[in-house]
Amino acid sequence: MNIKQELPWDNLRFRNWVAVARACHVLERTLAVKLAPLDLKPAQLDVLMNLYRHPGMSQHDLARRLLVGRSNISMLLPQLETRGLLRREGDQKDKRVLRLTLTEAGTELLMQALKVHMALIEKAMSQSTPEQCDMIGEQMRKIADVLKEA
Amino acid sequence: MNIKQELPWDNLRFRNWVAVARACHVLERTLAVKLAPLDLKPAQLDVLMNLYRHPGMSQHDLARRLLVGRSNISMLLPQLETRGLLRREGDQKDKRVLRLTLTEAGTELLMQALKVHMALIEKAMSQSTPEQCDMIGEQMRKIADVLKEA
DNA sequence: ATCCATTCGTTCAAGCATGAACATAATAGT
DNA sequence: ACTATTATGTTCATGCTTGAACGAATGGAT
Repeated sequence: MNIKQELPWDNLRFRNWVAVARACHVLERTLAVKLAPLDLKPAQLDVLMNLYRHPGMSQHDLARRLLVGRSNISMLLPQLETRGLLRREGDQKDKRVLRLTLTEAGTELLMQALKVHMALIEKAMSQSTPEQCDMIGEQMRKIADVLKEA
Repeated sequence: MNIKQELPWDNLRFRNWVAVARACHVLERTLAVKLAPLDLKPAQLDVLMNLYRHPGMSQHDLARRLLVGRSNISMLLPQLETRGLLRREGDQKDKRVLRLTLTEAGTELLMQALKVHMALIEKAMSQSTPEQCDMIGEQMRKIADVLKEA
């Protein structure tokens, strides 16, 4: 029973996943730096993006979409609301939920941040062909699905 | 100038990168849960893995390899050292650096954690063919390289 | 030999993310 | 109608990560 043969470094999937994790980490850190001039963190950008695409979301829905705890959202939103980037309005039918919408200023800032984010991703993935890029996206969506069941 | 045409949701690379980031996030969280019984966090596992492969590393080298601040390592290592998982011994030639090595217990725990990690990655990437898997790894390594220069 | 810059590790305060505990509101069962 | 269960959002204590400031050690320039 040679343990070396079972070590992950020799394993194809393991080594390649490590590369994925590293790339993610690097891009996340780089994004944080490039977003600093806008006084925006990656996590906050995620919030704005999701509110733009799904106006009227509840905090709970937002948390699930961001794969994050509800408390995280509760801590995160007041900052953005104070900055006038979004509104929180109580739902009439269900007085527990708060409906979230971007303000003009929020949309404006989002657009600026998206330029930064886009440019970074373009630079990162410019070396992949469209076919490769699609294949990667497809595989990653499968992975997320598989793990969500676990 | 229709702004909608410039929005990222329609952009191939953007959408597919979002999928990469989500998959990474999900796998990281899942790993944290599965590693909990061993009383080990993903970041700590990364430390053990790197020390196993590169015994005698300095803290500075470890930090650079993990893409993390030096202070992070300084905060992280004492816990692991107290648990008897690794040793920190001063270098004779350069009295600034501390040489890091795994103990028996550290190696032992690492092996158990690797089983968990491997199983998770196997499950995640089992739907990709070896060719797809290699391609993904190759592209991701390119991305990390491109961004490191930025 | 001495000074200056650089490198390595530590400490500290600040910001984030998490999970548990809680309060309030809605829903289902009886 | 009443109770029990579930759902939403908040608060709090904890732990992780970071960047800046620091001390100690090294190396190089003069």
